[in-house]
Amino acid sequence: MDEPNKTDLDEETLFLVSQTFKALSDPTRIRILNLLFEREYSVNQIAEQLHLRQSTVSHQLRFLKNLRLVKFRREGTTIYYSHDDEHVLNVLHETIQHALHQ
Amino acid sequence: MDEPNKTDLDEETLFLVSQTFKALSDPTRIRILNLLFEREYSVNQIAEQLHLRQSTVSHQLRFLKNLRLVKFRREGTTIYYSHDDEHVLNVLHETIQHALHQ
DNA sequence: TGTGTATATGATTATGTGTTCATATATATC
DNA sequence: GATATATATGAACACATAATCATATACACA
Repeated sequence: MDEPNKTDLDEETLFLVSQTFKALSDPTRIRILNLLFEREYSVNQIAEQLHLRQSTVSHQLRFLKNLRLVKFRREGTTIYYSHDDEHVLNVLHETIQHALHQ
Repeated sequence: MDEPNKTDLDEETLFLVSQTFKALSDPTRIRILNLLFEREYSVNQIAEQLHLRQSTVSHQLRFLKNLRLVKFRREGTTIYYSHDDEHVLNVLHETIQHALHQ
């Protein structure tokens, strides 16, 4: 009962897993998430730090927000983004460390 | 000395990490790798089991082979594929389990 | 209400990706 | 060598994706 359908996966699981990894498959999104390991950042701070356009950052944050990989809080006109998924971000962190030390 | 450059990643690491996750971001590749958790399979066996064209499977296996996520052995004209990367495949397995039990 | 600043969004464009068909290559057997 | 079977490859196509520009929205404050 723990692992239904050993030889193939149902469509919902497949979609969820592929979407999760797709989020982590783009260099820009990886850089953003890696930056957020440290602390929360505003959209403009991310753009400055990583030398990206504001709209690029905003588009990617929307992507990550939709997948609930980041959350945000508002302070005046500034919006601060931070992490929001233990499992996925552990996976990313481990894989980055694995790559750094390979 | 363990984590150089806290706020941004070097290009090589970024490429390796993004490629790794790209491999896991396609439903067909996930299905193939998930199948190979069980045991080794030939190209045609994979195609039959997952209802995919032989050429589709072959193309995707080449992709996975280039990233050293699968290895193969020949037996006559048949080529059997199996897993070849502990870390990445653990990551995949964990994430599938996480999705299945969410 | 008007101005300034931060962020979000829509359209466009260039590039990347996955599947398919047709065919090539490789091995085994007659 | 000819044939059969298993796998690999190349080209073409449809579709997805990321970055960019221009502009819209949201909020703060005079």
